[in-house]
Order: sequence, then C-alpha cells, then structure tokens
Amino acid sequence: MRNISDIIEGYLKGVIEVSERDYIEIKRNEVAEKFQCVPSQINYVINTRFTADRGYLVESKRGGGGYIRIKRIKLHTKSDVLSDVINRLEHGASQSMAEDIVFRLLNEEIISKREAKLILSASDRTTLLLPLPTRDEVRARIMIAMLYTLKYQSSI
Amino acid sequence: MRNISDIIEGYLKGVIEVSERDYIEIKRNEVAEKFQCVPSQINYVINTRFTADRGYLVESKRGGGGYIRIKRIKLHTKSDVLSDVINRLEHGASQSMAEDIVFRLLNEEIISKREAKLILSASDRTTLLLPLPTRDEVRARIMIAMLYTLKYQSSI
DNA sequence: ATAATTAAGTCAAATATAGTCAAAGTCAAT
DNA sequence: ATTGACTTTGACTATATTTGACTTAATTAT
Repeated sequence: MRNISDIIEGYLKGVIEVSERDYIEIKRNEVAEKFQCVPSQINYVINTRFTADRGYLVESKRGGGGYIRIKRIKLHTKSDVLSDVINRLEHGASQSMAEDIVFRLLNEEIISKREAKLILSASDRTTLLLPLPTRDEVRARIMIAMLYTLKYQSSI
Repeated sequence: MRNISDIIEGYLKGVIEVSERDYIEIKRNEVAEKFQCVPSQINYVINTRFTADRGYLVESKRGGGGYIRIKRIKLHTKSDVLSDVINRLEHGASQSMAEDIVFRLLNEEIISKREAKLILSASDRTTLLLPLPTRDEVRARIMIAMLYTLKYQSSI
C-alpha cells in the first residue's frame, strides 16, 4: 500500500511526460480533489519531489485564475547539467541533496548506475563519519571533484 | 523448536523464492505481528542474515507507506581482487596507496577509466582537505565504500 | 478605492513507519 | 558453574507523511 504522495508524484510526472509544452499548470484544489487529500498535500509533494536539485522549477500564482506551474529544467548539453549541479553544491551538500543530484544525473543519462553507486557510497554519512558541519563541506568537495572530472571528460 | 530469528529468516527467504521480482518489500510491523515478536527483531534478522556478504541488499523507508526492501545481489566476477584490495585498506590509506590501487583495478579491467578518475578525484588530498591522520582515515573509508559497491552488484 | 472572493502558501501537530542500542535472557561448550 | 556467542526485548530516536488552521496574494465586484 503506497502512500498518496508517491501516487501524486507519479501522476504529475506522467502529466509532464505527455505534455507538449515543457511545463504543466495545475490547479492545486483540483489535484487535491482528484486524490481526495487536503490541498497542502500538493505543496508537500512539490516541495519534496519537484525540487531544483531534482531538475524542476516551480512557479505559482494565487487568487482567481491561480495555478502551480511545474517545469522540467531542460539544459542542452550534459556539460551544462553538470555545471548546474556543481554550482548548487558550492555551499555544502546534505546527504539528501547529494542523492537528489545523483538520481537526476542518472535520469538524464549523464552517469551510469555503477557510477551513481560509487558517488552515493563515497558521500554517504556512514562513510564520511565526520561531525557536522565538516561532513557536509567534505561531501560537497567530494561531489564537486567527481562531477568536475565527468564534466571535462564529457565535454571533450 | 528453532529460534524465532531462524524462522523469520526462512520465511523471508521463502517469500523471495516465490516472488516474481528479484526483491520483496515487507512492512516491519506486519512481519513482527505475524511472528509475535517485537519489531526490532526484524532488524536483527536482517542485520545478521541478509548482509551483503550473504548476497543481499536492503533498503528501507520510514514514515507513512514505509517498507523494508530486500534484494538479491550477485558477486562481481572479479570479487577476489576487490576483497584483497579492500582488506589492505582497512588500516588507512595514503594518497599514493589509493593511486596504486586504482591503477591496479584499471589494469585488471575491473573499473573503467571514467570510474578510475571518479575514485581518484574523490580521494585526492586537495578534495578532502582534512588534517592528518583524519584525512587518511576518511580516504580509506571512502575507498572501501566505493570498492564495496563494485564487489556487490544488484542482480537486476 | 474598498470589500469580497478565490486561490495558493506556511507551519506545526498528529500519525505512521523504521532504526539504534544496550540490557537481559538462552544455551552450548568448557 | 562459567564463559561467550547469539538472541530477545523494549525504551528511545529518527524520519516521512498526513492533516488542518491560519496567512498571504491576486482578482473581481461594488
């Protein structure tokens, strides 16, 4: 029995998939109604599943004719995607941030499954075993160093 | 009468056996309920019987819709070399030691050139930027974690 | 302009799971 | 009887999800 958040996530991704544009617009209340949940549940799904680290951009408008717009960040080259995530890592990286980034790279076929596992294992908190905030800083440096080598290789 | 841990182990293996997928998902509380034991007993069984060395990979999620997923994995064919190398890393790793190891793995075609670069960049002293002896300890843990994932690969 | 209406956003409490750790218990081999 | 490995138990912790009351913003009607 899966949870409703995963179901809504899957639904929204499906809608994006079949959409002709590179973004979709939803009405929070309609989606909540469709899945029989409170409207703020939609915010929860968006905040946890459609983050910038995962490659999404979200905009919204309140009031009459309000909407939530979800956009897949579509960068042109693999090198651009790597630059983007490296940038995001500059200010430290939590484990969940690292995971989101690795899954995004896997999804965009920039890294292989084996490489994903390598990166995740190296940046796992039980591997680093350092106190915060050092741990997040070291994790960020490790991630950046690894992605940097990929960026150079992939752009040659 | 065998002990409850053995019984639960046998039950879970049976479930994996008949499962069409190569993994199963259980709910900790349900299994505990079924065998009339405390939930943490399930953790005990998993930690002692479904280890990577025995060919299993375990993932889990907490919160609503949480689960424990148990997956069969298979050993990498070059597993012996990896075991050997991992062993030698147990007592810390200098940068030159890490480099030697990576070149050996590359030579024996256990890792690709890209993977070699990933590992080297992650374990470089300018990446870790930690004082000794911490740096060598963290490097060793990172190397071990990465090589460990290579030793065991998911059977998917 | 101002008020009413319509949407979305925030935040914290309640709920639902799983994880950790150490004390206590069991049992077989000295 | 003692020891030591393994097992059982439960209190405490960590994390993810669900829910709803309250807030904020944009539009529409007066």
